Amino acid sequence: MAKQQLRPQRTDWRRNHERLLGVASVLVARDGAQVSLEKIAREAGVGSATLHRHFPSRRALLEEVFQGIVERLRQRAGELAGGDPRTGLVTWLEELTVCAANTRGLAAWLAAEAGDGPPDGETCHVVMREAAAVLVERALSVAAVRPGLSPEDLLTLAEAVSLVTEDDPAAARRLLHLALDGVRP
Amino acid sequence: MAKQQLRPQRTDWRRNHERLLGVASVLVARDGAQVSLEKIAREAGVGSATLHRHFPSRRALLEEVFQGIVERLRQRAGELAGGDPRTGLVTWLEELTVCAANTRGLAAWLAAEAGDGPPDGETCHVVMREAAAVLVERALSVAAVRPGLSPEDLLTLAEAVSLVTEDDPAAARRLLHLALDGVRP
DNA sequence: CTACGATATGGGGTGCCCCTCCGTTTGTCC
DNA sequence: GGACAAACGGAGGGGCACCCCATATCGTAG
Repeated sequence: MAKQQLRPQRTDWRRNHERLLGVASVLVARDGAQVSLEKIAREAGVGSATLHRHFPSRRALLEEVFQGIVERLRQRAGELAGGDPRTGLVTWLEELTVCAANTRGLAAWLAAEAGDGPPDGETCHVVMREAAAVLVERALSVAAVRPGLSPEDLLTLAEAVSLVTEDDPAAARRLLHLALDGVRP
Repeated sequence: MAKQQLRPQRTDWRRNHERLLGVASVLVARDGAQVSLEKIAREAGVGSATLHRHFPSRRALLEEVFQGIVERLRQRAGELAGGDPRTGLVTWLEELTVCAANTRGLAAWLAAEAGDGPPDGETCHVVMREAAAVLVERALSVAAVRPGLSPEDLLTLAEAVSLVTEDDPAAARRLLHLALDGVRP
């Protein structure tokens, strides 16, 4: 999206790009999304200028770091769309929260991504919205959930739960079900 | 808590303390909880060393900044404990989320405060836990909510909603009620 | 195989930030 | 009004994000 493919990127460019992404994945998972960019560059064995050339903002870096995970969740939504609408939706939300609990920084990323930056159409944020929308529509169509339920709101809620229970999958599941079931007797 | 009252603090100490807190409130509300501490000191007309002497960590500063707001929420919980248990609980949670939506940084503070730092007993985090516990116990005692409902989990959920809807009171209310009602038809 | 131009790199500089040291000022008490 | 503790603030060390430009590397045309 940033580079036109007129000329394919040079091999050292590709090599450094992969190296940076790999290191970034590890360090973000270990230290959170606020890791020093210079530390990533140092660990990858490249100058900080190179990192900034490959990823003009922290945002761009995280976008690529989380892309793989988000892609898997999108595919999973596709699979679950074939089964029971209600359990499919719940299962997917569960997997989302567990996944976020195991991937430090992902929850904050999905929840906060809206707002700033260039609105290119395939951000992690957008991908998740679309995946959630499909499952919610299906559940709505067979009245498995309350009519009027907003996919956007439901996903935001699940992301909120993930955000606040980072690193604690058990709490994540508990809070998600609390939110899905409500507090009525 | 930090200073023994053997000798009352000097007047310039008190003056600077208040000035710093006032400026911090304004800047945190305007720029979020990540404001530069140096900017706060500069705006207050004191050296950065003075700020660090008054507040050894950002944590300590935010704790005092939010103390007033949290105190009001505590009192409000006390008032609401006199009325209908179910609406009291819901009303209080609503007021919490709206308050957080209007006070940038508060939600993150309440949600994230657990874990690190010295466990002195009167942090904002603890105050909120106690206030919520009273209201939930009352609601449980008249079966106004599902048995087994955990005050801790419910409050964490409300804080999660606040966290993810910062600056958008309408969305905050919507998500809170979604979570309280669940998704069933 | 070589030479050349486009592409990519990284050291070093700037500006901001957190935090601490230490010489100086200010308030308080007699 | 003087002495002493309390409080202050400038300056500096260490770190980070981001940018500039001289240098090195890749890919290819001859």
